[in-house]
Amino acid sequence: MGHHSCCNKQKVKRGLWSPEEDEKLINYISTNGLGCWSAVPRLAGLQRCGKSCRLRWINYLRPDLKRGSFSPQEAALIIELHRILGNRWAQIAKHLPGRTDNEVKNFWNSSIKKKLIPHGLSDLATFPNLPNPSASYEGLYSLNANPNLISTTQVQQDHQVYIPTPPSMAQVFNQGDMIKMDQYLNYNANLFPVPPSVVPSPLDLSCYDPTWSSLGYHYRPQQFDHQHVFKQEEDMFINNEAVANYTTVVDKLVDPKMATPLYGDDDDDDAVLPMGPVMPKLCEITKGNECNNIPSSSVSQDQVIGPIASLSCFPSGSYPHDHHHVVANQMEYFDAIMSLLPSSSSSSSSSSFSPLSCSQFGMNPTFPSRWDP
DNA sequence: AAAATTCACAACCGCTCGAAG
DNA sequence: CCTTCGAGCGGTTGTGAATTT
Repeated sequence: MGHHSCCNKQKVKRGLWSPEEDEKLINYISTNGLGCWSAVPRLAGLQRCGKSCRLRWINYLRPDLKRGSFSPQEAALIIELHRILGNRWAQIAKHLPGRTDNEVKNFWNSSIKKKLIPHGLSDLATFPNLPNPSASYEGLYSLNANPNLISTTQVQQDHQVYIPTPPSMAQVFNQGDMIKMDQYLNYNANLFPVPPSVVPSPLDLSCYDPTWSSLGYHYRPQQFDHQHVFKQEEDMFINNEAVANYTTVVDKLVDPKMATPLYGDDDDDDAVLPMGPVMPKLCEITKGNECNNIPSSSVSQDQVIGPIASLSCFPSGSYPHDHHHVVANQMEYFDAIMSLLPSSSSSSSSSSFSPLSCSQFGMNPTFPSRWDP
């Protein structure tokens, strides 16, 4: 079998990474930042191909990874996003702060998929057209009531569609246990044809890692390219008005201004209001490494939450302008957005969430897993 | 207790895309 | 244009731990 070109030039090690290799890679990136991956192995003194280094960093060593089990909320979001995006794991992962495409993909294949397959719903993204929309049964509502909200069905059909009213997300996931996750999955699987309609969650908006925020840091994603992300989606569905609507919604939620890198350029045109400590640089996290010339910047509170607050579900002034509150109640807002959907009498949106604990959204900043004692 | 099986997830592979020359 | 190269993505495989028989 052929190897990638960068792997052919020299004898490279493959397989699991050792702690020593991890340390080398961390030290190198801490000192030099992200650059040309093909040069990293040589410069870092690793017998690996650049591709392997990149993968190791992105999927495992990055300091902003959350790790740990997926919460039911995250699982629900993955399901919803998968309905829209299909197996575009990288796109899905972008909406799950601290999660990688690989992680999401693995989670889908190992946990979610097997729950859905028995019900024949494993491929929701390409689920065929709905049955006759005139079918009437309790708990149906029209998505057309809110043109900003779409479902997969709208992606596939350009006319009015009806879907079953889902139980409130808050109702289902209040306690965050997987039993309820199962109930949720079973509910959706049993309610032909599709799970609840899709609304981009406030989780989508987490262009900052919530854990950093909960710790009092403000994170500006390093390489979040909003324009690029949605350009790709628009290209893919260029003639699909429904998807255009979706991106419009997400555009509201993810302010392009936030695409300003965490480590901004030298221009002053992205100056923002200082808001407490900035997320520590990698070299500040990695013990014993010296910071170098990476300029940091902070992010204004309005930049982070402004787009969310502008949603109609938060009447003027009702959006809590407090980072900790925002993070602690993401699912509350998710549910609030869900409640925007015209709902039947059987659907309640009034239940409330317990604030998510730091541990629920906590990441494991240590270098993990197999090599842990 | 040992073997077999299942499971989660880390890592690899092949491919596409875009930029640069 | 064409070629080359690097980055990134999704599918697949490999590995080790956990569980079951």
